[in-house]
Amino acid sequence: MGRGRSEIKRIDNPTQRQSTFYKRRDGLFKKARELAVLCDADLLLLLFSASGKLYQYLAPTVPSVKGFVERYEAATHTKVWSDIRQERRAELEKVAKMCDLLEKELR
Amino acid sequence: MGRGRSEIKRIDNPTQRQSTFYKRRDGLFKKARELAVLCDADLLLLLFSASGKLYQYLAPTVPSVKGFVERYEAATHTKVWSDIRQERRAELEKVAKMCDLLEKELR
DNA sequence: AACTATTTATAAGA
DNA sequence: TTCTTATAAATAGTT
Repeated sequence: MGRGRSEIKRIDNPTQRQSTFYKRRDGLFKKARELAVLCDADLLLLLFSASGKLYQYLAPTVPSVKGFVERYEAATHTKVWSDIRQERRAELEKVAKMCDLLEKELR
Repeated sequence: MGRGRSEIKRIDNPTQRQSTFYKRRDGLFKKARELAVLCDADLLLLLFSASGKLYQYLAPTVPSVKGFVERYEAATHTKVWSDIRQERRAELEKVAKMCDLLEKELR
């Protein structure tokens, strides 16, 4: 739309890229909301700008990111949430073991 | 767009709702891709149709849903993740206490 | 932030 | 459903 552009490739000019980001971000979120409402769909949209800022949209029917991710896990038979928990646990165990070793060494 | 419509409310007619879902789903995914590419943004879009079918889009730079959710977790400090955070805090406290004990022993 | 000239998306219709 | 087309909506370039 607008006066030009047809190729979809990274915009090099930072000012223009930022301006386009704002406009299209708003457009995308609007479209997301409209789809969810019109068609009774559940959706989650997570977006990080190039500078790392987070934007998110949850459909009105979606209670939380966590709940949605769990539904995603169930639908795909993959682990996202529980994997993260396990990884954390493993990390902590590693630290605990290091403490053990340290203790023994000191004795 | 198109010949009519301005109100955004649930479409009652199932046939029309389904047809609109297809069209707007494709449109939304296209917009998502364009934003990601043009503006160098990372995004994740998860969508469940009313009948429970899952559709997803990951920006080209996003390796996996799991990786993205981890990034989301790191970026946010909302109560959504509080259960995992609390669990972690409790475990870290345990380790800290062990270190304290160890220190006392050494004196 | 606003403004349009244009392009793009899409609601109806076929 | 898939294609077409009239029209509404999004937005690129500009101010």
